[in-house]
Amino acid sequence: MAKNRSTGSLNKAQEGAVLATDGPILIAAGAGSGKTRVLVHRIAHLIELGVHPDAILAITFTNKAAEEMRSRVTKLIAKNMNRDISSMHRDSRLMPWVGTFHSFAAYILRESGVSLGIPKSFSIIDEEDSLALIKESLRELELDPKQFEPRRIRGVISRKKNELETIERFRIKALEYFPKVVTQVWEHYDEKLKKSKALDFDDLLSYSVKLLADFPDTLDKYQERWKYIHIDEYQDTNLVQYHLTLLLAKKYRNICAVGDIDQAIYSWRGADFRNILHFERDWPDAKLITLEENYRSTQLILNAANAIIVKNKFRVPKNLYSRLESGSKIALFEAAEENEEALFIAELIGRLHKDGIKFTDMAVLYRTNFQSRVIEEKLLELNIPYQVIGTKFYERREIKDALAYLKIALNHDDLISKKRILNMPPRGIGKVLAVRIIAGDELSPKDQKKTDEFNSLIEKIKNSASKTKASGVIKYLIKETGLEDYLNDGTEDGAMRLANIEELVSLGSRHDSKEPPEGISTMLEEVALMSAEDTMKKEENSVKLMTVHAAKGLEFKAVFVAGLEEGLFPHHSILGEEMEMRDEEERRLFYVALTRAKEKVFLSYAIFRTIFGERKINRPSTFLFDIPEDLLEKAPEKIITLE
DNA sequence: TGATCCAGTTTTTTT
DNA sequence: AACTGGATCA
Repeated sequence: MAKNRSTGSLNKAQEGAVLATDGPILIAAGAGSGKTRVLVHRIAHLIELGVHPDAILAITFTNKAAEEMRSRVTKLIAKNMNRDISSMHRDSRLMPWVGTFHSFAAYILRESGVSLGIPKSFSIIDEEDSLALIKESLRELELDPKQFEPRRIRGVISRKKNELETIERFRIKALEYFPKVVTQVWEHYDEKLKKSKALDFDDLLSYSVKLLADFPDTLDKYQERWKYIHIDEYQDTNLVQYHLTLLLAKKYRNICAVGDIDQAIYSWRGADFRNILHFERDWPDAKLITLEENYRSTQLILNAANAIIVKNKFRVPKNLYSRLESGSKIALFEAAEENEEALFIAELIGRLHKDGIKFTDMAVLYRTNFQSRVIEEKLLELNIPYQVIGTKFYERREIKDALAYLKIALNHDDLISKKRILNMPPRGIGKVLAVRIIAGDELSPKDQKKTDEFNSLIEKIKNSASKTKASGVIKYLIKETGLEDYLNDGTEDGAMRLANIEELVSLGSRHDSKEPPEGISTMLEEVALMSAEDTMKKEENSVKLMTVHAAKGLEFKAVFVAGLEEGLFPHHSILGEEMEMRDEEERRLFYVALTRAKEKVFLSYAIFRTIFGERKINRPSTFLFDIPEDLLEKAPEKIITLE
């Protein structure tokens, strides 16, 4: 550990990955094998070799990972070159472009999307808005939402967009009734997006591929700009992302992909880990490097993790090992029901804290978000500080409302946002009137007056946005729209929502240095593409609660994995397609959970659990039987007696 | 128009 | 058990 974490030294494999700067390279990086470190060193090394930072691109899975990479690269370069960090930050051209696929796509579409008829000021809609548009489309097509579930339709369209399918091609193949309905809805939906000058998450990716594929000059421009390309979490790329990568890299062929098939957990989102397997086919001269030494966990934890993952058929054999001493066994706790499980976890966290482990060094992981509730309750009871990585900041209603005002200010045609705030706060524009306004119908004088007032309000905000710094615009908007008065209703809930909007102001202030409309537009973009964790304000000294998916890439001294019951984890979804694949993905997910832990793992399950108000009896997860018994320490004594 | 009530649904994971 | 959307009423 000391060797790897300390200043300079890399192990042989890592060093090889850092030094192989030219040509295609695939790094198979096991969990905790220091891949971020390798990427950071590689980028720093490139810069030292004289590559201009601006010619380096790095795609990460989350904005948080991007942020970390940027700051670590900056520090390393500053150290190596004896430079002042602050002067580097000031000039963004001295930094590589680091971000997620989605933010990258948004970036190039804003810059060059006009060729595709995408205006610079396009809005980005989230999943919720997208679903609302689908519902609206169904309604307008007079299709029964009971018969054609909006979520399912949206799912198909999203999947298709990520497969680079077009409506035209899909229509030809759609012979049965359901696909025909999907085609209709899809067409309607895209039409609505176009009217609003809005793109959904999937459009960002598919349009950027279209842009690069159809416009050679544009492609060339970007190929010339980014000559060194890095893609992290390559196992979780889907077809569009794969094509985007290929297009960008094919000219200079300096592509570095990093990934681990054993940690592929996003197939339900269209990710295909075979992209990794195809790497050698796509780049026959690719250099292959495997990082197998783990610097994170004890060997005992790795033994358990390895025992889990060897059961998968779809993988390239790899054996993670650690030089960290064996450490304590994995604790397994059987609870009668979920309250007892939660109490066990909370109590144990308290005990570990007394033993000197910081709250920040502990995390509770689970398969589904709803499981956090009980655990939160018990942590609250025992006065243990915690933070749930769950609902995203921008998904909160009040935040979306405030953002909608900003979005309209920058994109007048954004009907989706307009609909949202026409009557928010309430100003006498009900459903009927709202529909008429959106449709552009003739209005009664009274209604016209209301509409004019709304429009002039938007005009005022637009005005403010064009000359006030970002935080100032938000402050102005809260007051001027009446949102503040509306939320300030004396209730606790209202106070909380108001506090959230205040938070938005401080988020905006991070962009205050930019020229007026730009601060707001960058903020909107950032906010739209932020993950749950990105938006959490860092609270030191608190236990983190999150899904295993959200925990990807993170590490903690002590990790609790709750709800290890057959059906919950592994999750049994009704979607029976490709059972075996789903099964293996659940297994990988558990593997990811285990490998988050540095020192100690606590596994637990509840015999009875209430889901949807229904009490169900469960068997322990099959995963538990796959861990060799000598690594387990069963049922610690009950810590507290239940009431 | 907007508040209130009831029935039906929800939970897999997320950029 | 909690949240949504639709129906009903003031």
